[in-house]
Amino acid sequence: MPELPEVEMFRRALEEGATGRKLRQLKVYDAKVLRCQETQLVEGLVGHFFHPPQRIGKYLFVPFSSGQVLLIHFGLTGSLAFFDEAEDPPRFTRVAFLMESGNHLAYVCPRKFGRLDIGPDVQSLQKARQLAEDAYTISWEDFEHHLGQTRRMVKTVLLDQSVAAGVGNWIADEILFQAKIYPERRVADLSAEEKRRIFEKMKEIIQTALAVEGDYEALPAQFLIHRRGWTQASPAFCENCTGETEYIKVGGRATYFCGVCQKKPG
DNA sequence: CTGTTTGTTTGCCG
DNA sequence: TCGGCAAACAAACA
Repeated sequence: MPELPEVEMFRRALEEGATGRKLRQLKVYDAKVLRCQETQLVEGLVGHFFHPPQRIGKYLFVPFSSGQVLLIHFGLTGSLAFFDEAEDPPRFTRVAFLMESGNHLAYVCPRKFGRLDIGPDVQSLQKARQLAEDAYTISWEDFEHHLGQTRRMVKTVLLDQSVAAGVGNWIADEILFQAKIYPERRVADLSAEEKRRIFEKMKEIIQTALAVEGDYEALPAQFLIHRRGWTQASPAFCENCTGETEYIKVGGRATYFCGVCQKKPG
Protein backbone atom coordinates (compact mmCIF):
# COMPACT_ATOMS: atom_id res chain seq x y z
CA MET A 1 0.00 0.00 0.00
CA PRO A 2 2.02 2.88 1.24
CA GLU A 3 4.01 5.10 -1.03
CA LEU A 4 4.54 8.76 -0.27
CA PRO A 5 0.92 9.96 -0.74
CA GLU A 6 -0.56 7.31 1.53
CA VAL A 7 2.07 7.82 4.21
CA GLU A 8 1.19 11.52 4.10
CA MET A 9 -2.43 10.56 4.77
CA PHE A 10 -1.31 8.52 7.79
CA ARG A 11 0.69 11.52 8.96
CA ARG A 12 -2.35 13.77 8.79
CA ALA A 13 -4.52 11.24 10.62
CA LEU A 14 -1.90 10.91 13.33
CA GLU A 15 -1.45 14.66 13.67
CA GLU A 16 -5.20 15.11 13.93
CA GLY A 17 -5.87 12.21 16.26
CA ALA A 18 -2.84 11.93 18.55
CA THR A 19 -1.16 15.31 18.96
CA GLY A 20 -1.14 16.46 22.58
CA ARG A 21 -2.41 13.15 23.90
CA LYS A 22 -0.64 11.02 26.50
CA LEU A 23 0.51 7.46 25.88
CA ARG A 24 -0.47 5.27 28.82
CA GLN A 25 0.69 1.84 27.67
CA LEU A 26 2.40 0.10 24.78
CA LYS A 27 1.27 -3.37 23.74
CA VAL A 28 3.65 -5.28 21.48
CA TYR A 29 1.85 -8.20 19.87
CA ASP A 30 4.73 -9.11 17.58
CA ALA A 31 8.28 -7.93 18.33
CA LYS A 32 9.35 -8.74 14.75
CA VAL A 33 8.25 -5.28 13.67
CA LEU A 34 10.61 -3.64 16.19
CA ARG A 35 13.99 -2.52 15.00
CA CYS A 36 14.88 -1.60 18.60
CA GLN A 37 14.37 -3.16 22.02
CA GLU A 38 10.84 -3.04 23.39
CA THR A 39 12.22 -1.52 26.61
CA GLN A 40 13.64 1.42 24.65
CA LEU A 41 10.18 2.17 23.27
CA VAL A 42 8.56 1.89 26.69
CA GLU A 43 11.15 4.12 28.36
CA GLY A 44 11.10 6.72 25.61
CA LEU A 45 7.37 6.90 24.94
CA VAL A 46 5.11 5.64 27.74
CA GLY A 47 3.88 8.41 30.01
CA HIS A 48 4.77 11.05 27.43
CA PHE A 49 2.78 13.18 25.01
CA PHE A 50 2.54 12.96 21.20
CA HIS A 51 3.91 15.95 19.31
CA PRO A 52 2.98 16.65 15.66
CA PRO A 53 4.49 14.04 13.33
CA GLN A 54 6.79 14.76 10.42
CA ARG A 55 7.11 12.75 7.19
CA ILE A 56 10.19 12.16 5.06
CA GLY A 57 9.51 9.88 2.10
CA LYS A 58 7.73 6.76 3.32
CA TYR A 59 8.79 7.26 6.94
CA LEU A 60 6.96 9.00 9.77
CA PHE A 61 8.86 10.64 12.62
CA VAL A 62 6.80 11.13 15.77
CA PRO A 63 8.43 13.28 18.46
CA PHE A 64 7.31 12.78 22.05
CA SER A 65 7.47 15.13 25.03
CA SER A 66 10.32 12.98 26.38
CA GLY A 67 12.48 14.31 23.55
CA GLN A 68 12.63 10.87 21.92
CA VAL A 69 11.39 10.34 18.36
CA LEU A 70 9.37 7.31 17.22
CA LEU A 71 10.11 6.16 13.66
CA ILE A 72 7.35 4.40 11.72
CA HIS A 73 7.84 2.57 8.44
CA PHE A 74 5.01 0.70 6.75
CA GLY A 75 6.66 -1.91 4.55
CA LEU A 76 4.33 -3.28 1.87
CA THR A 77 1.10 -3.49 3.80
CA GLY A 78 1.36 -1.38 6.95
CA SER A 79 -1.15 1.21 8.15
CA LEU A 80 -2.31 3.17 11.17
CA ALA A 81 -5.81 2.96 12.60
CA PHE A 82 -7.60 4.34 15.62
CA PHE A 83 -9.85 1.99 17.54
CA ASP A 84 -12.30 2.39 20.40
CA GLU A 85 -10.87 1.76 23.85
CA ALA A 86 -13.73 -0.65 24.57
CA GLU A 87 -12.91 -2.81 21.55
CA ASP A 88 -10.18 -5.18 20.45
CA PRO A 89 -7.51 -3.74 18.15
CA PRO A 90 -7.96 -4.41 14.41
CA ARG A 91 -6.77 -7.66 12.82
CA PHE A 92 -2.99 -7.74 12.19
CA THR A 93 -2.27 -5.09 14.82
CA ARG A 94 1.38 -5.63 15.74
CA VAL A 95 1.75 -2.78 18.23
CA ALA A 96 -1.02 -0.93 20.06
CA PHE A 97 -0.57 2.50 21.59
CA LEU A 98 -3.03 2.74 24.48
CA MET A 99 -3.91 6.32 25.26
CA GLU A 100 -4.64 7.94 28.59
CA SER A 101 -8.15 8.68 27.35
CA GLY A 102 -10.23 8.20 24.23
CA ASN A 103 -9.34 6.24 21.09
CA HIS A 104 -6.29 4.00 20.96
CA LEU A 105 -3.83 3.82 18.08
CA ALA A 106 -2.95 0.61 16.21
CA TYR A 107 0.10 -0.06 14.08
CA VAL A 108 -1.34 -2.62 11.67
CA CYS A 109 1.03 -4.64 9.51
CA PRO A 110 -0.24 -7.93 8.03
CA ARG A 111 3.00 -8.95 6.33
CA LYS A 112 5.33 -7.62 9.03
CA PHE A 113 7.63 -5.89 6.54
CA GLY A 114 7.23 -2.57 8.34
CA ARG A 115 9.40 -1.46 11.26
CA LEU A 116 9.23 0.75 14.34
CA ASP A 117 12.35 2.34 15.78
CA ILE A 118 13.27 5.07 18.23
CA GLY A 119 16.00 7.67 18.33
CA PRO A 120 17.07 10.94 19.94
CA ASP A 121 16.15 13.14 16.96
CA VAL A 122 14.89 13.15 13.37
CA GLN A 123 18.28 13.89 11.85
CA SER A 124 20.11 10.91 13.33
CA LEU A 125 17.30 8.54 12.35
CA GLN A 126 17.24 9.97 8.84
CA LYS A 127 20.99 9.57 8.53
CA ALA A 128 20.95 6.02 9.85
CA ARG A 129 18.31 5.10 7.25
CA GLN A 130 20.35 6.88 4.53
CA LEU A 131 17.28 8.83 3.65
CA ALA A 132 17.49 11.72 1.18
CA GLU A 133 15.25 14.76 1.37
CA ASP A 134 11.57 14.16 0.65
CA ALA A 135 10.78 13.73 -3.06
CA TYR A 136 8.04 16.36 -2.89
CA THR A 137 10.23 19.11 -1.46
CA ILE A 138 13.73 18.23 -2.69
CA SER A 139 15.44 20.94 -4.77
CA TRP A 140 16.49 20.39 -8.37
CA GLU A 141 20.12 20.93 -7.39
CA ASP A 142 20.06 18.25 -4.70
CA PHE A 143 18.09 15.81 -6.84
CA GLU A 144 20.49 16.17 -9.78
CA HIS A 145 23.43 15.81 -7.43
CA HIS A 146 22.04 12.60 -5.91
CA LEU A 147 21.36 11.16 -9.38
CA GLY A 148 25.05 11.54 -10.15
CA GLN A 149 26.67 9.80 -13.11
CA THR A 150 25.93 6.20 -12.26
CA ARG A 151 25.60 3.40 -14.83
CA ARG A 152 22.61 2.05 -12.86
CA MET A 153 19.19 1.82 -14.53
CA VAL A 154 17.10 4.95 -14.06
CA LYS A 155 14.16 3.11 -12.48
CA THR A 156 16.42 1.48 -9.91
CA VAL A 157 17.91 4.86 -9.04
CA LEU A 158 14.46 6.46 -8.63
CA LEU A 159 13.58 3.72 -6.14
CA ASP A 160 16.76 4.45 -4.17
CA GLN A 161 15.59 6.32 -1.06
CA SER A 162 18.96 8.05 -0.73
CA VAL A 163 18.27 9.88 -4.02
CA ALA A 164 14.77 11.27 -3.33
CA ALA A 165 12.80 9.80 -0.45
CA GLY A 166 9.30 8.51 -1.10
CA VAL A 167 9.35 7.30 -4.71
CA GLY A 168 7.96 3.77 -4.75
CA ASN A 169 7.28 1.28 -7.50
CA TRP A 170 4.18 2.81 -9.07
CA ILE A 171 5.40 6.39 -8.80
CA ALA A 172 8.71 5.43 -10.44
CA ASP A 173 6.84 3.83 -13.35
CA GLU A 174 4.48 6.80 -13.56
CA ILE A 175 7.34 9.31 -13.68
CA LEU A 176 9.17 7.45 -16.45
CA PHE A 177 5.97 6.97 -18.46
CA GLN A 178 5.03 10.64 -18.28
CA ALA A 179 8.61 11.73 -18.96
CA LYS A 180 8.70 9.23 -21.87
CA ILE A 181 11.86 7.47 -20.72
CA TYR A 182 12.56 3.75 -20.96
CA PRO A 183 13.00 2.33 -17.41
CA GLU A 184 16.26 0.52 -18.18
CA ARG A 185 18.08 3.58 -19.53
CA ARG A 186 21.34 4.28 -17.70
CA VAL A 187 21.33 7.48 -15.64
CA ALA A 188 24.72 8.45 -17.10
CA ASP A 189 23.20 8.29 -20.59
CA LEU A 190 20.32 10.68 -19.83
CA SER A 191 20.48 14.21 -21.22
CA ALA A 192 20.23 17.20 -18.89
CA GLU A 193 16.80 17.85 -20.35
CA GLU A 194 15.61 14.30 -19.64
CA LYS A 195 16.74 14.51 -16.02
CA ARG A 196 14.94 17.80 -15.63
CA ARG A 197 11.80 16.22 -17.11
CA ILE A 198 12.00 13.39 -14.56
CA PHE A 199 12.27 15.95 -11.76
CA GLU A 200 9.29 17.97 -12.98
CA LYS A 201 7.11 14.87 -13.43
CA MET A 202 8.07 13.56 -9.99
CA LYS A 203 6.79 16.76 -8.39
CA GLU A 204 3.69 16.91 -10.55
CA ILE A 205 2.65 13.30 -9.93
CA ILE A 206 3.13 13.55 -6.17
CA GLN A 207 1.17 16.78 -6.09
CA THR A 208 -1.67 15.17 -8.06
CA ALA A 209 -1.71 12.10 -5.80
CA LEU A 210 -1.80 14.31 -2.68
CA ALA A 211 -4.60 16.39 -4.16
CA VAL A 212 -6.80 13.28 -4.41
CA GLU A 213 -5.66 12.15 -0.95
CA GLY A 214 -3.93 9.03 -2.21
CA ASP A 215 -7.09 7.65 -3.83
CA TYR A 216 -5.82 5.81 -6.93
CA GLU A 217 -9.28 5.61 -8.49
CA ALA A 218 -9.42 9.39 -8.59
CA LEU A 219 -6.16 9.85 -10.50
CA PRO A 220 -6.44 11.15 -14.09
CA ALA A 221 -7.47 8.53 -16.66
CA GLN A 222 -4.28 8.95 -18.70
CA PHE A 223 -2.08 7.91 -15.75
CA LEU A 224 -0.18 4.66 -16.26
CA ILE A 225 -1.27 3.46 -12.81
CA HIS A 226 -4.62 2.44 -14.29
CA ARG A 227 -2.84 -0.16 -16.40
CA ARG A 228 -1.50 -2.13 -13.41
CA GLY A 229 -4.87 -3.73 -12.80
CA TRP A 230 -5.30 -1.99 -9.43
CA THR A 231 -8.17 0.24 -10.45
CA GLN A 232 -11.63 -0.16 -11.99
CA ALA A 233 -10.65 1.19 -15.39
CA SER A 234 -7.80 -1.08 -16.38
CA PRO A 235 -7.16 -0.27 -20.05
CA ALA A 236 -4.52 -2.31 -21.85
CA PHE A 237 -3.52 0.51 -24.16
CA CYS A 238 -1.90 3.92 -23.92
CA GLU A 239 -4.30 6.86 -24.23
CA ASN A 240 -1.68 8.95 -26.01
CA CYS A 241 -0.55 6.60 -28.76
CA THR A 242 -2.71 3.45 -28.41
CA GLY A 243 0.51 1.53 -27.77
CA GLU A 244 0.24 -1.67 -25.76
CA THR A 245 1.26 -1.68 -22.11
CA GLU A 246 4.35 -3.80 -21.60
CA TYR A 247 5.51 -5.62 -18.49
CA ILE A 248 9.07 -6.42 -17.49
CA LYS A 249 11.04 -6.87 -14.27
CA VAL A 250 13.56 -4.19 -13.40
CA GLY A 251 15.69 -4.80 -10.35
CA GLY A 252 13.29 -7.57 -9.42
CA ARG A 253 10.32 -5.18 -9.39
CA ALA A 254 7.17 -5.29 -11.52
CA THR A 255 7.56 -2.61 -14.20
CA TYR A 256 4.88 -1.33 -16.58
CA PHE A 257 5.59 1.00 -19.50
CA CYS A 258 4.35 2.02 -22.94
CA GLY A 259 6.36 0.30 -25.66
CA VAL A 260 5.70 3.20 -28.02
CA CYS A 261 6.06 6.30 -25.82
CA GLN A 262 9.04 4.98 -23.88
CA LYS A 263 11.46 4.14 -26.64
CA LYS A 264 14.11 1.55 -25.88
CA PRO A 265 17.51 2.92 -26.96
CA GLY A 266 18.78 1.28 -30.12
C1' DC B 1 -0.23 -26.66 -5.29
C1' DT B 2 2.03 -22.28 -8.01
C1' DG B 3 3.14 -17.62 -8.67
C1' DT B 4 2.33 -12.84 -7.72
C1' DT B 5 2.80 -8.49 -4.67
C1' DT B 6 2.79 -0.88 -3.55
C1' DG B 7 9.52 -2.32 0.53
C1' DT B 8 14.08 -2.90 2.36
C1' DT B 9 18.34 -5.35 3.60
C1' DT B 10 22.00 -8.56 2.88
C1' DG B 11 25.15 -11.35 0.59
C1' DC B 12 27.00 -13.35 -3.67
C1' DC B 13 28.96 -13.09 -8.22
C1' DG B 14 31.16 -11.13 -12.31
C1' DT C 1 34.34 -0.43 -6.42
C1' DC C 2 30.29 -1.04 -9.15
C1' DG C 3 25.99 -3.07 -10.35
C1' DG C 4 22.77 -6.87 -11.04
C1' DC C 5 20.53 -10.46 -8.85
C1' DA C 6 18.33 -13.63 -5.60
C1' DA C 7 16.92 -14.44 -1.20
C1' DA C 8 14.80 -13.31 3.02
C1' DC C 9 11.20 -11.35 5.68
C1' DA C 10 5.25 -12.98 5.78
C1' DA C 11 0.68 -13.29 4.31
C1' DA C 12 -3.12 -12.59 1.07
C1' DC C 13 -4.90 -13.62 -3.18
C1' DA C 14 -5.80 -15.68 -7.97
